[in-house]
Amino acid sequence: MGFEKNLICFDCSMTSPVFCNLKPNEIARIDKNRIEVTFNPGEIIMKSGTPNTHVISFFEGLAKISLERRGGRNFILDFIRPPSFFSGPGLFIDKKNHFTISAVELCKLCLIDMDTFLDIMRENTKMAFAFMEISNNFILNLVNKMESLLVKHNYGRVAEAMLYLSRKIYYSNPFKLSISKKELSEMTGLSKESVSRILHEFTDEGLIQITGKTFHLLKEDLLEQISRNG
Amino acid sequence: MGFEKNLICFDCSMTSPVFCNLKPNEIARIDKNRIEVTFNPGEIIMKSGTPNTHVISFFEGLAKISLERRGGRNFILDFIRPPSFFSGPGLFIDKKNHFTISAVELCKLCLIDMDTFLDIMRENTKMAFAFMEISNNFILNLVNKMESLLVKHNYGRVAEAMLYLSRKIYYSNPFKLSISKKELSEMTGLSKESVSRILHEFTDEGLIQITGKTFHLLKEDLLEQISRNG
DNA sequence: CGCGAGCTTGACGTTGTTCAACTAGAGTGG
DNA sequence: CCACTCTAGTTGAACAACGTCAAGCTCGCG
Repeated sequence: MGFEKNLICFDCSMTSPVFCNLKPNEIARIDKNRIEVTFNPGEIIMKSGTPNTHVISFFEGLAKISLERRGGRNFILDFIRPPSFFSGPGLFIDKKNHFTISAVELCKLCLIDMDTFLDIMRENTKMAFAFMEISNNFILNLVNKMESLLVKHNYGRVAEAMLYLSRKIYYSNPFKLSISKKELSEMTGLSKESVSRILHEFTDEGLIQITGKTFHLLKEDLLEQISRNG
Repeated sequence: MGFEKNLICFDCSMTSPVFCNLKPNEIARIDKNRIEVTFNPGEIIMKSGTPNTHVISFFEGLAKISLERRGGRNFILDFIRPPSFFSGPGLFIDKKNHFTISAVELCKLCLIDMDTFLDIMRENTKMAFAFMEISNNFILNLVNKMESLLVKHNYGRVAEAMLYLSRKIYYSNPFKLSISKKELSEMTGLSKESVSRILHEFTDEGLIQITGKTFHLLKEDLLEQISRNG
């Protein structure tokens, strides 16, 4: 029993974009102030509205960052695939979490004490710059999502989601979907019924093939065209 | 003639959220590497897609940050009122501008060389932290816009825009609108016709009063309710 | 006085949501 | 081993929200 530490900080420091800039003594400080946790699929890792006391270093699994909306219809801003780092934007403002992060597949991660993290960042400029880079990437991703919501319709958004899942989440073309259809709808900002209908049409037209949970994108070029043009 | 320098860096350093943390020698470095420019209403300050070589310190005027969309229908992410600072999110990624910034009212601002800015930030942690705070505020603003696009309809968005203009841009209740109706539609993500129709309805119902370019919000509490509920 | 840009208004069509009924599959208990 | 239920997903029909198109208006300006 008890709270074990199975992960080695040094391993993360090799792969993580933020921690690769740390000196040994800084790694040691982080090691002292981290908590290792495992989350089962569906479990909430960080709840929107609660105090933002830790940053997260993802080691394994798949998680989603989502915006809570009225009536249980959330919106998924992004997925997280390790090695990866997350820190909420409330960090410097109101010290609250503005998103809800939850596990999609089994997640192993470390929660790192915010004050320790900030202290180290104050001393280590390289890490601070890496942090800013991640922040800015997040902004660009948000802007991208926003453009989708503004210009793309039904078909474009579903096509975009298919390509995104294949290329950025599952890294393979026939891929086994670990998220639900409801989550697909929350990715695209559509109703689950609309997603269902469009996937059906895409199948009819031979763009994709769905067998059980396995998706096969047959005509990526056409999907890309649909994604671009709306 | 020539390119004059009328502004005093020290003045900005008193008010600007980023530059208030600078030491005298750092202010001097910035002073050597800045360009003072005036933009007329409608002029583009930074064009999306061009290289991102400078950060902007706004001294006077009103500018808008917008996303370019197909068919000339842009989307306004935010307005900028001095004293204020802007740096594009491409800074650490692809060194390009991802937004178009243009003057709405006559703008006076300084363009500060990016390398100088980064050098100083590398040495001055306080400025780096102030920069991160601004970055995070931008994220929160984006997320807010996103939520509006996702859950609010017509009426809610226009009500929100009215309140925003009064409280965050013009700082007064009967306010004289310096932006066009088209820009109002680009703020809300609606067509200009829809905005027109809704403003008409709001007037009919006694929520607002419009005389020429002057807007008077008569029932702020009701507008707020509409903004919240859809 | 007449022109043109910006704005308004109305009619119409499209898009996508909602509601409701239905289906399939997984898990449960008799 | 078979009904039973529960959840996730599908399908269809009706409706509402908004954008589009087109015509008309207003006001500033030459």
